[in-house]
Amino acid sequence: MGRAPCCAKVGLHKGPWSTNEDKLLTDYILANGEGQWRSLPKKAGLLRCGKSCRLRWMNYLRPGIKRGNITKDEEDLIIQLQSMLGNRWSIIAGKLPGRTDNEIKNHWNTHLLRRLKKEGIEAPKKSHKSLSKKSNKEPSKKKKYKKKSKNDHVKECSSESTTSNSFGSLASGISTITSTSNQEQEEVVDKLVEEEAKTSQDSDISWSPFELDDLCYCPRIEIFTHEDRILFDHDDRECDFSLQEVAPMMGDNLLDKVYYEYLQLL
DNA sequence: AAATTCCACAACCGCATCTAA
DNA sequence: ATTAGATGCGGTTGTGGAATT
Repeated sequence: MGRAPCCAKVGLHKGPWSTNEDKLLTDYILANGEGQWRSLPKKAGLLRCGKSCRLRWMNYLRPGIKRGNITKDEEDLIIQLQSMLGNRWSIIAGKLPGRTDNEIKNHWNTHLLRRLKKEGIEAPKKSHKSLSKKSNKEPSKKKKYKKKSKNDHVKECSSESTTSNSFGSLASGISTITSTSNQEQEEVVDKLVEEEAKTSQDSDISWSPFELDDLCYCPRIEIFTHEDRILFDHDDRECDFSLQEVAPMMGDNLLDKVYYEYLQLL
């Protein structure tokens, strides 16, 4: 199915946003609320694509956005969530108040990935779902634009925080996961999804919470089929845990809770 | 001091998914 | 059930500024 461009590209501004554009967008959204991105630029008096407006609002103008100085705790959480969820930046961002998916993605690519490499750890590159959208794509031809000076941006958020997890221990945890488990997980999930499609049963398939054991997680597959809950360990052996039994195992660990919420969403 | 390289990050693009007619 | 349009997401690029040579 062919698709029209998200907006007419003729005569629209591109590149960095001016202060005036920011003000127009902010004023309009504060008065009328988010949404209707396609028609928003016209209504707000902006010569911008709706997608561009949305991106600018979500990543920059939206109230409550923290900028810069990602704390060690936040980094740790990003690393752990990424190891579990892959590059699902929007989900990860949802667990870091005030942070945007774009910022987390950038931080991952510029800081954390490099650190992992330094540690000799290969981080998982993709989400559990296949995300290879661009495998056969030609390199895009970008229009050049002038970047706004960094000094134009107000930097906030500075608090240094302490953390119980060293990068090394996190990294070793990730290593455990990525070296074997992710691939296994993907294979099993693929298998299960296939199975589900065949049987057309009304079942959900999702990842179970990880069991914390010195940051070496033991992922399990969890299958919900109507009222039955079955848990498999990483060797595909059935475990006799119910979700209710598993939940308390997670204790107070933030990551577990985050993951538990994620499961609920699935 | 000038040239070069590296880094951070805003913003773009294209595809996937959702939604409403 | 179909399909066009809207929205969301993740990968990638290009640029300015900082760091290094």
